[in-house]
Amino acid sequence: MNNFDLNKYFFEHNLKPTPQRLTIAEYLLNTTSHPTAEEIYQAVANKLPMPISLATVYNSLEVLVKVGIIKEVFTEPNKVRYDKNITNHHHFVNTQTGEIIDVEPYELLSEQLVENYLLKNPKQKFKITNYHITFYGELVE
Amino acid sequence: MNNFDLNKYFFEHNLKPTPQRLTIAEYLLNTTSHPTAEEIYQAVANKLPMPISLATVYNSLEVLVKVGIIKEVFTEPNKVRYDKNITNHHHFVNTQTGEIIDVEPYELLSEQLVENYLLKNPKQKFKITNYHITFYGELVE
DNA sequence: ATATGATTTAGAATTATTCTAAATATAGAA
DNA sequence: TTCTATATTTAGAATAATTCTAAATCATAT
Repeated sequence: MNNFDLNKYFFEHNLKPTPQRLTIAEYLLNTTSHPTAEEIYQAVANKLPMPISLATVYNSLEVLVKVGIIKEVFTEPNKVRYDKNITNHHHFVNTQTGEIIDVEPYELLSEQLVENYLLKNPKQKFKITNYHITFYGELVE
Repeated sequence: MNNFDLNKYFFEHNLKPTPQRLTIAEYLLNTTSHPTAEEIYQAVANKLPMPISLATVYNSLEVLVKVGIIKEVFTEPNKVRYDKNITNHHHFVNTQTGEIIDVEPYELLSEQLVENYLLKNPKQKFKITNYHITFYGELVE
């Protein structure tokens, strides 16, 4: 999503395109990392002409999540990370560095996966609307 | 795991079987829920003859995780839950109630799953040592 | 009995986040 | 434009979960 799309997206979702929100969204859309609110705060503070408060970062992230432009990721205790990748996907956590990498979904397997888990646990009668896989491991060359 | 096994497990892992640790471990082993440290604190405070401090609950949970008798679960922001089920398994989160239910692994699919994700994302050359699926949805009758 | 080291404790400190109420900015009407 | 109503931002206080600290207690081996 480029800047034009961003403005359009804000408009379509009734979000006022304030410089704070735009800068935060832009920053997230241009990184492959999964930064915390604090990291985002540090990054956008340098880009904006005016000072920004941490509360605004939290407020902005909240509305951006609400309109579906970003997602929250929970892979470690007591820390929320934000992800520009709103497509259905999974995460790989490098246990040596803590780095989080997006993992593309494998659609063929997905239906099978949910089907089988439904069959395997029949007592509980789930209706599964979504699922997320966290892989743990190391990168090798 | 019963009380006898618990004492044996503590002994084998060089853990002093203090009443606090034993009561916490016993409480966890006898619940199917996934309580937080605070919930565990409330529960064991009633069972112990002496007062217990929240710090002890955290300390005990830390060593119990370390020796592998329990696991931490991260399914919601800024809250760690504890799980007696140390077998490889997954979780279903009831999005209406927040309840977390253990989901048995489906071994046949597991290897296939990891295999396929390795193949699907070849650039990154993962060595996956572990993975965890969080399912979201509702219970139906 | 006594020393040593491990464990527990209360409370302070820390970290991430949310809340509050005042100040400011924005968009639409006049 | 200017005015007005509403939304947004802000600093700092409040809260929640967790970790830290240093003293007190406990268990075990001498």
